Amino acid sequence: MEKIVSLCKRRGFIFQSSEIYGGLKASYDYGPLGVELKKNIKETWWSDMVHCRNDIVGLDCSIVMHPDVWKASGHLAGFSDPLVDCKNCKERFRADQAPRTEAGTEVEFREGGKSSGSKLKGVVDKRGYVCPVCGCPDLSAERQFNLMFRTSIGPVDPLQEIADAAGELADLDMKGRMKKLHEIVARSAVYLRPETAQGMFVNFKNILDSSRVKPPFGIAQVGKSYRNEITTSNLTFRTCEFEQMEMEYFVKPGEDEQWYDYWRNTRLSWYVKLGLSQDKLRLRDHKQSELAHYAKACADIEYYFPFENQDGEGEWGELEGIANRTDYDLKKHSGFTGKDLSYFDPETKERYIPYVIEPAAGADRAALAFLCDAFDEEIVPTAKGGEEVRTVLRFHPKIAPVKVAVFPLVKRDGMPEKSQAIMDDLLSTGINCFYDHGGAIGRRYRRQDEAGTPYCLTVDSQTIEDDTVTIRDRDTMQQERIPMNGVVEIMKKRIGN
RNA sequence: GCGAAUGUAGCUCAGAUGGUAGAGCGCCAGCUUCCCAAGCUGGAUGUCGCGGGUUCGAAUCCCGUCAUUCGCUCCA
Repeated sequence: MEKIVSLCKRRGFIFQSSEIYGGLKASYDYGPLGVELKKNIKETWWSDMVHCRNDIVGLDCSIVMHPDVWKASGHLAGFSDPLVDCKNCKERFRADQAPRTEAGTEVEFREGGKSSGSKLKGVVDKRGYVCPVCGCPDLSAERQFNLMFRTSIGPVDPLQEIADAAGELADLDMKGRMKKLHEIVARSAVYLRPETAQGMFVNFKNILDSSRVKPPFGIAQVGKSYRNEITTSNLTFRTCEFEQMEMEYFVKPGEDEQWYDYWRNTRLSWYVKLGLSQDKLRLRDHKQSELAHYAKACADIEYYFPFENQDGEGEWGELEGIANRTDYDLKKHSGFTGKDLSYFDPETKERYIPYVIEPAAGADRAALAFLCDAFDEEIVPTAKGGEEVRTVLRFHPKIAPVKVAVFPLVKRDGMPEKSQAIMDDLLSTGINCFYDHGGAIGRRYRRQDEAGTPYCLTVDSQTIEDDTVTIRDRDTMQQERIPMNGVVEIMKKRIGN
């Protein structure tokens, strides 16, 4: 994994955000190659989900939505669980999941939370629970960790309103003061969406009325979402700002289970089609206890990332979740707004609230998985008969950032001019290409290998005579000669455009 | 946010006991080179994460802070 991180930075895939200012926790920027990779993934997803089928339409909705959307969806309550720190063993846990013990009971625990150490005694306070790890009742205050990013809309800074109310606040006790502060903040509070899905539910009726769709049909959206994650880790795997590729598929109740199966399989095979190793992919069904409150069933598509854990092994990480969200969301929004979000089938004269099957993928995670999977080091013979390591990113041509590189074998005899002519042809088609005349030819090939460029075209002395060039394959390093004027067609064919 | 470790050139890292910073690779220019990180010559690059303190003097010692990695937790 360190090698991948290093390569990402060296070649311009991923940089740390605001790096010259010392970086910002778990924020990353995509460099010139990274943005191409991620964009290719998103475009392929969009193409496969929206353009290549006639039952799914697209949507691009605002990141900041009406705050009540999040009340209805349950995020405003469910995303803020009171957490408590144990003063004995330093464990942090959720107050609602701690073992209950009656207030006033005297309990025993070990110093530092270890099995050895002197026995200590303590009395459970009025909260009525103890540390789930060491059983200690000496705990910090319950603190809210809001997992949504809150900001305010409107020109008046809520801090100003708080300042104006300072006198009133000073007279209140802590509980009353927090309540009053919440009231003030709530007047202008809005949230950065923690998922794109709610945009599809909120626009369900708009799309139904404007797009001549009928169940089963889907709404797809690609966009940024934000969550204050407690812990972040492993490069772009878990970040506070991330990009989702989500699709909500609305079906008739009773048909939901078959569509759930359909999307599980369809989405898994999508990753395989784009080149992820099948043996590093798995579909993991959630246990009943794992399911979110709104889900009837859920399965994760997981990839075996090379994150090194204690045993030096990799780790399964979620790329995408496929959930049967039932009619939970539409019902909730219907309840909060009083709007009818049911569908009337004119053929069967039936009215129902559709069930929703949701394949929700992380674009950043997909990009990371493709990057990890493409990474390869192989021993190759050198020109001098020795051996060395060749680093190569074996991207599927469809997601490779640069599709083709063009080189003059040497920088004279008209070769640079010929190369430039080929470049002009490629540039005019929009195929992402790259020109390089610096240094030895071998070095240029290897540079492209590290960037994952699937093909290199080289102009040599024979080109000057008969207008053919060599095309070199990234994975096999084999070359063949092709006519110069057929370059664009051959490239289009090979990269699948 | 808690515990532990780390932070020196683009990358990987060296810099015992404090005396104003080094290597390899990469990068740039030129020459050479008809095909896989080749060769030769020359070149550029470091607020030693940031801020403060101790000291005649700090990359080195102390404090704080930011970030990264590994555990706890959560999830796409």
